[in-house]
Amino acid sequence: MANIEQILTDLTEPQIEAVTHIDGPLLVLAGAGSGKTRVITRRIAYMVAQGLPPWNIVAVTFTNKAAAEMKTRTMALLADMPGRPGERVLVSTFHSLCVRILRQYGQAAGLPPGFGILDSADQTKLFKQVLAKVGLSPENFNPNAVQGQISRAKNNLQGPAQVTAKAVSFFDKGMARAYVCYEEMLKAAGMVDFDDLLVKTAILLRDNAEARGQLQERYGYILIDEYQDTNKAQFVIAHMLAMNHKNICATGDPDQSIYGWRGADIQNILEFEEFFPGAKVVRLEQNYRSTKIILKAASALIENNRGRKKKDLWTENESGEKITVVHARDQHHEAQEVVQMLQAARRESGLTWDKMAIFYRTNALSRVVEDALMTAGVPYQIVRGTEFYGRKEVKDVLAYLKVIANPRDAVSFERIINVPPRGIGESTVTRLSAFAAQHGITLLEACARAREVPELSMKVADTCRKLAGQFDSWRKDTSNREAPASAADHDSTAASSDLAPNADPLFDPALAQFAQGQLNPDDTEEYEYEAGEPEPPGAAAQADHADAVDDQPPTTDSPHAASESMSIRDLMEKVVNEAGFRQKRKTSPDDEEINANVDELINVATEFDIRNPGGSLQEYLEQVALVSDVDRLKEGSGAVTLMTLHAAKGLEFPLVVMIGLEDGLLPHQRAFSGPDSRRDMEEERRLAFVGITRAMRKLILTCVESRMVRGQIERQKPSLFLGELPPECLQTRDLAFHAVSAGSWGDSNGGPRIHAPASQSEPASNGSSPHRTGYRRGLLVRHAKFGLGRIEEVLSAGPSQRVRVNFQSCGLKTMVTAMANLEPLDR
DNA sequence: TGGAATTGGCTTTTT
DNA sequence: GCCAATTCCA
Repeated sequence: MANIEQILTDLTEPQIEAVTHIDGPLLVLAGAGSGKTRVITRRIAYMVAQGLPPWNIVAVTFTNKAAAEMKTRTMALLADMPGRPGERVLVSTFHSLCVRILRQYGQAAGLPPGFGILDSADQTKLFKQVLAKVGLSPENFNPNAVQGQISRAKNNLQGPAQVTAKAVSFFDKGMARAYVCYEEMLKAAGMVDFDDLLVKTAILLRDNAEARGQLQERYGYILIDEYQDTNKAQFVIAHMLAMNHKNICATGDPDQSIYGWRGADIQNILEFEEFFPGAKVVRLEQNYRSTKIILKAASALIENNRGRKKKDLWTENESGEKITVVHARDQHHEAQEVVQMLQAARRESGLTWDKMAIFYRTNALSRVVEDALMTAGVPYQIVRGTEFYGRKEVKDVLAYLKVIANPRDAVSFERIINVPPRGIGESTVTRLSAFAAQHGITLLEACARAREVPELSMKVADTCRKLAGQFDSWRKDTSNREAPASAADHDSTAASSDLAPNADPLFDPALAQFAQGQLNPDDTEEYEYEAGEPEPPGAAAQADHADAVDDQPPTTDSPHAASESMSIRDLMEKVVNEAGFRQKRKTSPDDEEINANVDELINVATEFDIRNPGGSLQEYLEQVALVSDVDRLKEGSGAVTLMTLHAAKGLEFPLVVMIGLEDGLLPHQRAFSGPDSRRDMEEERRLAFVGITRAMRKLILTCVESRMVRGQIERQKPSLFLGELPPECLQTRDLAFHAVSAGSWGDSNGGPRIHAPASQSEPASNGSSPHRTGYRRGLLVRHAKFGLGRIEEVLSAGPSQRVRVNFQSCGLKTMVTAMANLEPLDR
């Protein structure tokens, strides 16, 4: 067996305890920076080395990025074991795991095969329709509030019936009707929303003994990371899976619970021992990340929360520098100061840009900082996914694909029925919808039968029929690859009543191929976590574990391996061309950008095809739906990283800047005025704690005297959290016009107060070209797919910067730099 | 019917 | 200040 000594090397006593406790419940209370990921990966490696079947182990994380990292590190630990067992451990996000389960047990969960996943923008859109349909005026019923309420109800496993029964007030009754209608519309469209992924899985596991039994065996050893952020549905899933074997390892830190607002229940971790009597509890309190001063400040801050389990973080690291607190005049001044401090750090400490990060409470705060970085020519990457996938044209193209994959998806179909414009107006859609409802058919089918629809002119009817015909033909293009998937869906019913090993659709041929793609050593990086458990054909024969259970991979070659089917890329290209996206585009800058984004989407699809040979359209859409902002973060990018405090969880940087430390921002206004302000305030404090503990060596906190908020200049007070930091840890630079009011943070601290006007010590060093980023004309770059190329032209600046690159392999291409992952090769 | 212009709402945080 | 949605105009 593998080298167990090696796996346990360099671990502390408590870490070893956590790693070697395999059977029975285990709670690891892991303080910030205490080597939690290390413990989890070593633990998985240890289990495998002990002879546990890797395919019975599932590790659940919060983000794809965390999953990918965990997978990579686990595989590295097990690299010398025969048969690459590390690849067969499933490391997945909660949501991906649920998709897996629901694809397998869709029928039992009441879902149609090929159900689609509604993204949040579509969800909002659908909600508007719901409110209109139910006759609730948006004045009285704030769509966001209703949506939030329903989401909360869902995550508490309250169905429409329960909510309706409980509704007393006018508002509650309205909400209940909206809930009922919303669910009906989702069902009609064959869609689920993000919440449903968790909720439907939880209910399936709770109510379906057969499915539960199979999945309990399938996932015999469960690890759940960030347990403090689990909500009720996730809690139920974990418990239902673990209730028999009890082999559950939860890791987390109550002090880093920051998702209460979306239903996460901190009690889940606080009461773990009550739910799992006899659970072993291991505390990891030694911090390996931060300096003593940073850790002291973080501890002092979090002490102000009541009702928390006391925890003493300590470190053997050096004391380090004091924390710099900057009080600036306004947001522009703040941004400018931040940029100068980053430049100074690079100059004086030799830190590269990618060792630095800037955190903020709300996304809106990033813009000014972005501008300042751009003007100074400092490369940066911003972690915000909507940037690309939220674009209209991107969503439009994806909507076409969604309809192809799921013809019942009315949300997507309505989105693109007249995009590009083809003369199908609102009234036409209304008539088609009515006709569809009347005959119990989909909107798409109604289009095909448009001639039967009264009041439609021949011309319009023919346009509709033509569109429906196009969808038919596109659908045929995918049928080769979709067929096996739906066949597998039917098999799942068989699997429910039969433990035949090969009936597990999780190992359907498409997935097996999917996995093979992962096994290519050249294909590393972000998609590895999807590889999970499917096995290359034939390898299962080597499985010699006595306790191997029902889900060994199939031993036969995929029957569909040779079938010709169109790649996602080709399909997308075809749709884009035939739907007329490329038609009347002039060369206005807007159109050019739209074209570039569509091109980029196709490029990204190409990468999917390479990584997932034989991957189905459904899988592609799933992957797109479940990418999160943080997933796009790249390390070693040579750029400063900008992100929200929420996105920062789990990461670390040598230099961290937190901006906007002001009452009303951090803590957020809601924590002062909301209905549950005490709880909210504590969560805000944890959020600040998370931010501070990301810093390894240097921490800078900034606030301003006045700030433009929603177009209004507001006077700001320094955050009350600043006053909770020990003064001796701080070094304050007050650059504001006016002294800070008495009693707040500025006065009591011992640090020198430097009154200085905006420092001119570092004039923008590259005055001639203000919008310079890392990419410039003539730069030699490498692209994962297209290889070497030279930048011919930089077309625009900013977050959606595009460049035209001349590739050796395929000539000119326009790409969005934020997406394309171009590697600069000069110098 | 499509495009331009004005208005109004909005901002937490995210899978 | 920005974005989306509605309204207005051709």
